[in-house]
Amino acid sequence: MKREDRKQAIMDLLVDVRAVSLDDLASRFDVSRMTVHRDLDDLAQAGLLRKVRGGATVEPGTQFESDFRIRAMQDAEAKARMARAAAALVEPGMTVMVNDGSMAAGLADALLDRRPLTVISNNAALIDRLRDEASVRLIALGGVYSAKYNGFFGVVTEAALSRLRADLAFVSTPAVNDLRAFHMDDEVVRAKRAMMDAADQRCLLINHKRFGHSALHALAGLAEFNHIITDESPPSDQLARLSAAGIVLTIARNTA
Amino acid sequence: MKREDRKQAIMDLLVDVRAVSLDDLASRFDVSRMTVHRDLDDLAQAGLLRKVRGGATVEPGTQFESDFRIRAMQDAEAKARMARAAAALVEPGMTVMVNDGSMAAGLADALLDRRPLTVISNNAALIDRLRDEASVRLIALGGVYSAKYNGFFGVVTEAALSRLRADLAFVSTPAVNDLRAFHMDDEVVRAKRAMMDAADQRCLLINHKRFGHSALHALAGLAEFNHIITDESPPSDQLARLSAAGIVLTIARNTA
DNA sequence: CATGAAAAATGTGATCTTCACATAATTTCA
DNA sequence: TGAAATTATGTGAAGATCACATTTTTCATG
Repeated sequence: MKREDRKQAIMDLLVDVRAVSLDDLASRFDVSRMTVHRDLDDLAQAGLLRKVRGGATVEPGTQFESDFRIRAMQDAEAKARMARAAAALVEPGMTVMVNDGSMAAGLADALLDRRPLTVISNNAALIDRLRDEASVRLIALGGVYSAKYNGFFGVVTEAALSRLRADLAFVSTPAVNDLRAFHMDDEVVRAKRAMMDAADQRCLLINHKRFGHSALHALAGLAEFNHIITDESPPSDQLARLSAAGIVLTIARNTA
Repeated sequence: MKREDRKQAIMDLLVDVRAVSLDDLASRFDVSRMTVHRDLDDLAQAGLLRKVRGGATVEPGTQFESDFRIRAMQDAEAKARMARAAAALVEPGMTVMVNDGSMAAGLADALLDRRPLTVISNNAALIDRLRDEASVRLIALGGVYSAKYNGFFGVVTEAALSRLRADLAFVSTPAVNDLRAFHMDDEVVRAKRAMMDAADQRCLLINHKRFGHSALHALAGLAEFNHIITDESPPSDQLARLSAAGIVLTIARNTA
């Protein structure tokens, strides 16, 4: 049994029983306690469970609220690649905006190599991450907190953006189709849109799997972005359409 | 040697050496490792040092940046009393604003008894504390992050407040004199002022020791507050002046 | 498709941390 | 002042973490 399978099996167990002991897991999967510790550390890091002395638990209700934690764990390696490619667009001294559910914290790490910077964001994970970095001027966009997206949204957010300006905005999207980016949530679209309007240049971050998907609310045409970064080459039919329209993708390759 | 003296001695050591080992501390003060663990836990909890395996360290620069952490630790018991008295003014369903350096987190805890609530704040500790509380609608005021005050300030903050309204605003101050509240920092005054203007009722929180102190920037006259909460009775000369002006103090007594 | 180097996963034992409980010191207050 | 309550401290068992050694997997390339 592979490591990721075992982690998934641990999570499957936890939805039923709410608490498991470390010894139980070790004998069930026939691995050492150390290995179980490491698995639980990973899962706890991702916010999917909480380590307690002798085992792990999930709080009731975590299933719903941890959407963004689950997303943060998925494709972590691809996200790190994209984050490095994104950070390469940034020069020290610039002002950048970041609006991103599941990639913000990773992008924050990558941006640290480009300090000093001014960073503007409505993402709680990024704000936590950069708060104590002395050489980053951090501007939070306020707003109503959304547990689903782990960020701040609403008129307060949009009004704050209307008063600010940045050199570059990093925007992500879960769906691109017909040369347009989409999002399922109205309020998120408005925040992303306001951020795009407040920046001189715009960079779109998108997982290659999301090409060819649509969602209810249109965010922007791909031509509005100065850079589009993805982790792998999209399906060839999608790629053909993009290049026919003159859209250039930056693919963040493995050994960057 | 008493416990608090020993903790102070540990901190004194750390300003010189930046790192100490647990065993060293245990033999130096002739106490068990367990006792040193507990001391370090307390100090780490207060943010004054960081426990590491086998000892503790202070990051360079922590001396400057941890102002708010030190303030948060001081008079913790009195602050908890004031927080309970403040929370007593709140009814479930209300919208309250909190602008507070060192008392915000404690006030957040006290407010949990009055859920459901809408809480508006520019304080990072409070935002962290309330983020995952399902029955609290949390609205963050954005702004430029200040490491000194552990909160967000500036035009973004003030603009957000101009769009919001609350039933009650909790405002604290480090100085009250001649029936007026003061603060040493211009930007903090503007945020507090904006918050007061955005609320129907205003409650001032002040440590009794701060009566009779002034600071550069005037915040407001005491008559502008509907409630003034303090932890103990101020000096009698101050008290006389206050009652002569018809100002009523709420004193949060020990056994509340 | 072999193969060998690099990366990832796992195990081991020493060391450190935490917990629960027992005991001692201190404070509180009638 | 003296008993009760609170706070501080010690002890040993059980758990967690770390560094390092070993095994397994991955993957580019001959």
